[in-house]
Amino acid sequence: MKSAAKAMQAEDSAETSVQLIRDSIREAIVERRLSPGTKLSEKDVGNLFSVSRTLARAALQALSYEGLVSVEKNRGAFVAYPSPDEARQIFAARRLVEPGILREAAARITPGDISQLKQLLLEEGRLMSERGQTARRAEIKASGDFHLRLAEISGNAIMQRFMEELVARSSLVIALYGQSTASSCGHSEHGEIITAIENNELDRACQLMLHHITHIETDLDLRERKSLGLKEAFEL
Amino acid sequence: MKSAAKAMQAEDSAETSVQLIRDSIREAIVERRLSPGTKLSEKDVGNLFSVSRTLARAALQALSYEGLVSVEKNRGAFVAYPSPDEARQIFAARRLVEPGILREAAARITPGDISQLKQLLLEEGRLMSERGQTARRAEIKASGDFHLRLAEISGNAIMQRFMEELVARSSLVIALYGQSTASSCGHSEHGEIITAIENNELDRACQLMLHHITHIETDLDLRERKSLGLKEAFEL
DNA sequence: ATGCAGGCGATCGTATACAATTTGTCCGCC
DNA sequence: GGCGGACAAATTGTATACGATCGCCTGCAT
Repeated sequence: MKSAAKAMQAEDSAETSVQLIRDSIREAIVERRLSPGTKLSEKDVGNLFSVSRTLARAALQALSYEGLVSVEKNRGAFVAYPSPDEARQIFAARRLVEPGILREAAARITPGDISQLKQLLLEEGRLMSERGQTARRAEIKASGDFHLRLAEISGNAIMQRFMEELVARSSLVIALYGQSTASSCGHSEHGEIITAIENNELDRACQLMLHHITHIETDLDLRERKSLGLKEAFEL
Repeated sequence: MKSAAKAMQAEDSAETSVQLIRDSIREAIVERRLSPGTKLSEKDVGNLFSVSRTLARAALQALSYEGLVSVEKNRGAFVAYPSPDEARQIFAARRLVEPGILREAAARITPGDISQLKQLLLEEGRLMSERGQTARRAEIKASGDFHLRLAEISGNAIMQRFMEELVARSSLVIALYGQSTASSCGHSEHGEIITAIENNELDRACQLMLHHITHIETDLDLRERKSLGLKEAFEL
């Protein structure tokens, strides 16, 4: 039912099961219904989706390639628990690629794309004002979708996939180290970026993007617990 | 702790089987011992490495995540056959990220790193003068290693992994569409980049890198077969 | 002779079974 | 009473088995 359910890969029956499981778990992680450190037993996952361990395992394996799940030999799979250093690398990577993506996107953007982005923004703002877990989760997703949509507009499928990974992992990091209740991105900054693109102020848009990413990162408390991480693995 | 990062995961025997298979096949693809379009049957792969289909399948799956192998439902796995458009996206991605990686690397580079890079260059040059398949393959690898090493120096494991994917896929593209016998990169350009880094001419180094990547891409013949691509998927 | 149909072989998709490793608990000994 | 070892339970690692799908080849009919 997702808006992104495009007709790109309509073919399904094959491998659809593991694809579905993978996407479901990823969504749960990104929306923070699954906390970092949570164990994802192959049997449990299989039972949950009514498939055998084989497919559950394949899905978990796939998620581990995206960095959302970490599998430890003979121990099982867990929702990834990114270290502060990993978190810094994720944001460094975003600072590195997002300006470039932005430039590419700006070169190809259509009026339709712009209005679509604005639509996304509106939705995001609406969710921001609402209360409740569901709204919060939708807001997280919407705020990530802004960056993802930009990558999509850039027309480079490879960068798009990479950004999907980065955004998903960012969500994990924010869940772990975020301080402010404003869970995700500064909403207004997205708007400013769009405006800058509209006005063909490319350099300014890139500056804003960099500032935006840094702004998210500075809201994190990365210096803290190194030894406490252990304890938190218990909480579910 | 940083140097321990590799030893941490590289070790042990768990999952080593599929890891080993994956790496072996990847190396074979990158060194062009396996041509694009070659079928990789699960059974054959399993027999080749003396494991069951389960592990062979896992390895092929992993390679498909990296874009080196394409799996078609109920058909099997094949060495990827990147389309011209895909090839362009790969190089666009490299142009997008490599300057950034270069800047990061330059900021952290040590004299030891530089001499190591030069060593790599020497090796590359030596292989270039030699003849024979083996030397050619080693040259391909060495030329890719230059870019990879830069990513490693940058200290960002995420970008490093991404670059590994891009370099590997580039090798596939060059195998498919490369024209000049000089299979990989212009060797001298690597040297110029190092020199620029040494002299702290960062902007110039980035320019050289961009030029270098573009240079590789212009050596390709991407315009050709658009409708023929279909047919070629059949072959073999 | 050619074209379609149906069976045959091979390969993939999924599930299950078995082996190996780890973890948790219990008992005995110091 | 605390520590150590051994057994037992659970979970993962790997292999095999079974069912489904696809490609091919043969055979019959036109």
